[in-house]
Amino acid sequence: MKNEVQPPARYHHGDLRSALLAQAAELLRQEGIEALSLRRLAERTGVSRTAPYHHFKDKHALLCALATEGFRQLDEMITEARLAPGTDLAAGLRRFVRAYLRFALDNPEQYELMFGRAIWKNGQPTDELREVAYHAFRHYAERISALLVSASLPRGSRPLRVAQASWATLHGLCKLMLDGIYVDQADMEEVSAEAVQLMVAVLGTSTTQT
Amino acid sequence: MKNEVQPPARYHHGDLRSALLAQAAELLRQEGIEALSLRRLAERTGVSRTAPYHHFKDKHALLCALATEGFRQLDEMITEARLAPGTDLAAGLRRFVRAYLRFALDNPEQYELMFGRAIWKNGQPTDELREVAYHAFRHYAERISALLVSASLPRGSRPLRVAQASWATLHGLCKLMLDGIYVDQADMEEVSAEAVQLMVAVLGTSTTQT
DNA sequence: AAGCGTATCTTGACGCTGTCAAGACAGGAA
DNA sequence: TTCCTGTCTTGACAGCGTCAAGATACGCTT
Repeated sequence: MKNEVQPPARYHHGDLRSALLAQAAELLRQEGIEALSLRRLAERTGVSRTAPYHHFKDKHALLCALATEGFRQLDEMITEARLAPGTDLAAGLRRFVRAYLRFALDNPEQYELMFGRAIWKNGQPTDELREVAYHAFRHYAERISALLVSASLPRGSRPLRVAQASWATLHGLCKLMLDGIYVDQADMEEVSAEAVQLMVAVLGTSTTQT
Repeated sequence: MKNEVQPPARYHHGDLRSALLAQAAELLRQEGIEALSLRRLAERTGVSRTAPYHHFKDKHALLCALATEGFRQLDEMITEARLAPGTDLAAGLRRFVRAYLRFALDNPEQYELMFGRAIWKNGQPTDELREVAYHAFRHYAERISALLVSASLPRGSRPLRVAQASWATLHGLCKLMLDGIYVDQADMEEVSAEAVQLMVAVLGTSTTQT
């Protein structure tokens, strides 16, 4: 009989992989990505230093698995931030922007992990991560594009590119905050509000339809 | 008599601080920020492991000094990217954007260092760095603001905030490229072109003056 | 020119990291 | 039962940043 509730001190942990991921998420949230070492992680989970290597090829692989969870959450957030039908377009954009910033600022270290070079630059990301991340990107772009084509863009503008640009703006704002470059959060919110306002203004350039 | 030309193997290096910074810049460019360790740096400079500690309090302090150089270059670039008088506003924006992207993409690792959390988040940045960096930020914002007020923004828009938003967009694009998330450079240039185009469109919303 | 203070540089050591190799243990299949 | 295989452990190695103590030589004072 398996005792899933409390793993006291048995040789085979039972579900070490999940336990590691959970513990890693907590360590990440509490002390940041720099403090997330395999040895500390193993110690906290009550297991030897090299035990994680039987469930993850690398430290990099573990981080990828952790980030994968994050992208699933992000994708879910994008789904939830849909418009109530008949809502104003400007309000919809504002709502979307707020949700994105919230996602990043509520879990700064997770965002840093998901979009940091630790995962993407050094050593190729896992296939699983690549897939879920790109899915979230496409999902975001589609949502924004949908908002845009319901209004009318200036001639020659491609909704996809505009959506990508908006994503870059949001990502840039988040990074500036999270990396500690731009420290005043109130300022940042004004900046993002201004960006949304510009966007709305440009959408009114041509004929606007309800 | 001092022999500044070749430092063969004397006990006192002469100008170790500069030599370290130069070597560090090269190591950074060649192998990236992850490969930039004090020990390798010291070895390359032909000096013992702890010698750098007599010129920099920390590894962090050395990185700050290196980044300071980078921000001076950035500031210089902003100065050079000024408009020829009488130039079109849209052309001016495009020119500015191109220069910024070029700056980042030509020296990716330097940009990563300058705007990375390694410097800003972990341990406070040097006073010198803080000053030169904020100067560059203000310089950038002023240049863009100047472009904007020469045209006319929609009612209620504040040029400074718009300038900051444009910076966030550029920074976001650079980060997405440099961190390896968005890999297609041609795509990114289209996105940035689209962003500029939107900006120009919104500037035409109210009355445009030459 | 001599002496000395001090800035500079060196070796040794400590604890931390990621990772490999080899062995110990347990659970499932034959 | 026997044995294979997946899981976990201890031992070890190289590399990292950094501190402490000692060696060296430059440059100012006399």
